[in-house]
Amino acid sequence: MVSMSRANLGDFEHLVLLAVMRLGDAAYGLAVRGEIERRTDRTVSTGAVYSTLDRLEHKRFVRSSIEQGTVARDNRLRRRYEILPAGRDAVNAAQSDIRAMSRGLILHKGVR
Amino acid sequence: MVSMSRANLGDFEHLVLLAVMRLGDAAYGLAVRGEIERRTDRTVSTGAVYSTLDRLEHKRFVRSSIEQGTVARDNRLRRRYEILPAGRDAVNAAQSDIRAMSRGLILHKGVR
DNA sequence: TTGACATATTCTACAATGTAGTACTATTAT
DNA sequence: ATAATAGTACTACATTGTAGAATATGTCAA
Repeated sequence: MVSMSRANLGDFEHLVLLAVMRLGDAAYGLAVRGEIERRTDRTVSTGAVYSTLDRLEHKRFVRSSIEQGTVARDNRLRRRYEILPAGRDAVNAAQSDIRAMSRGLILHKGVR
Repeated sequence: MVSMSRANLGDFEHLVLLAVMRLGDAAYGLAVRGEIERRTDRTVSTGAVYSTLDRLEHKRFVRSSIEQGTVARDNRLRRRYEILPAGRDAVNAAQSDIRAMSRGLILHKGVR
């Protein structure tokens, strides 16, 4: 295995990448925000999402393009994001580090 | 369930807390560093560990005390860290957010 | 048609975290 | 003595996290 440079992922970046992956086609800014807010315990500002997406794009973890809104739903134009291989790798690396550190540990002590 | 303020954890803070938990008695700065380096793919500087531990202590996620080295092993004095309930909660919250976002997703696409 | 509302993005600014590196102290080995 | 090792503290800067305001466009009702 050829090891490479270890571009780490911040915790919020991690969640944003996961949201982009799960949303597929529908991965644009506000949808990412909604996905994170619905699934997690967090409150997310729009600014947080957009600047994070922007940074992830600079790192080539995602790419984006302007989508001319499908007339079917509405006609607004949005910027749609798509995960790139390096983004997937980063997610896997982040999760594998956490797993490696958690393996065998008892979390939840005393939490009912 | 009484929800509370959501103190988030940075990605490195997360790993440091896990290291403190697994090390138990032996959780002092350099040991934390070693534990993370051995188990993950990362390179960790001493500065990174100490300032993170310090910040975690300010947030009351861990507490520390100076241990007068057990003569048995050696006689150096070290600062030993111990996880606090809020620290445990933060780890659980971080992992549960990641799980919630990952649930049902296929990671590893095409990685052999 | 306008104006209220909703959806969407961009930009600015600042706070919180991540990280390297150096300095310092004590102990152990040569 | 002096070098090596183990340990901590501190300084400084880079990267990420986050809020909020500004802007634009589309829809709907009056």
